[in-house]
Amino acid sequence: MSVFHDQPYTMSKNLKEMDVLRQHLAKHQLKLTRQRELILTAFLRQEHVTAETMYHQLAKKDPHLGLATIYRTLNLFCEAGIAQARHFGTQTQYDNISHKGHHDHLICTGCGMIVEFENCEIERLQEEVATKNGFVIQTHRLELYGLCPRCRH
Amino acid sequence: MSVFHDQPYTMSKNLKEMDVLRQHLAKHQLKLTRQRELILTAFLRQEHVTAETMYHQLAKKDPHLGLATIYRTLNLFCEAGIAQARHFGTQTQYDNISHKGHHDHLICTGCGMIVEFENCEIERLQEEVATKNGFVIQTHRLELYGLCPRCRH
DNA sequence: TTGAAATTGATAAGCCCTCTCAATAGGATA
DNA sequence: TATCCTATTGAGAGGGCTTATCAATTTCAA
Repeated sequence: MSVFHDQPYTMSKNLKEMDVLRQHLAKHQLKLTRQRELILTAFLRQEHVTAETMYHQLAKKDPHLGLATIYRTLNLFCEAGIAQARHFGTQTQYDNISHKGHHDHLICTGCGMIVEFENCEIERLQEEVATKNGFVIQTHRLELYGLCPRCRH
Repeated sequence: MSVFHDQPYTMSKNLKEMDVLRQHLAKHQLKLTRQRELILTAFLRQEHVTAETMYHQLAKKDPHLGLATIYRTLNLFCEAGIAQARHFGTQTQYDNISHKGHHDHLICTGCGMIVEFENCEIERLQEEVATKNGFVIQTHRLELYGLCPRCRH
């Protein structure tokens, strides 16, 4: 977002996720590379991206950065708990988890309008269901499809 | 000839969706074919399928039924509002909408295992959110992603 | 029954994503 | 700091799932 463009050095904002990544890398005997830092920094500036999008975005900063590296790195972020993959249409969206969990969607099947909402009670019940099944929730997706006021005529 | 002569007992169950399909076809100048009837009948007996699954299931009844036809027909069902496509992993799941609201999913991001669940309280809250926004819900999708007991180590 | 238009089946093509592998880079160790 | 083992990278090939193509067939209104 624009906040970041005004501040070229975003280290303080990124510190938390960078730390999570570092810990994950250490734990699995992986290495912190220039590419991984670059991709993480760019990734954290957005709520969700596709590999293709990042490929074009980063081409300016590093014209030789390969698409495969981006896929690999985004998948690494998922394993580290920084990102969440979501299959949407034919593509995979990688969501920034730190921005997540707070906007579910009401989608109008008539006109395609999307209304975002948040409901703590629903989230609490989700946790309950997960616990009952022995799961630990990382993220979720809730979409309600229906007709908006206007499309109901 | 018709699958209904072989299995008359499915007639009453399929009537509603078959009617929906007929109306959709009429509205768009499409035709009701033997294949579309066959695929709809098989589709309605299941909660969710992949094109590949149906291909194998139906190979017994019609060895010459093509995979492309199944994809085309399942997509047609989506347009007619009988099915709902859901991208999971690398494949597309086609859900039977008439079973809607009766199985949401807990999905393990470690091993891909899926646990189905149902929670009336969550559904009630969804209705509440929709009403508050002036929407009338037709269907919904709720997926909780996390680690299953085994993948938590 | 006829004929225009939709549909089908087989397969080629396309799209995303992952795998392969030689070259390069990270970082633990001395 | 230099060395060496291992992880990573980039480029392109490969692969799985889905859609497009097209001649032959089927549907259905007239």
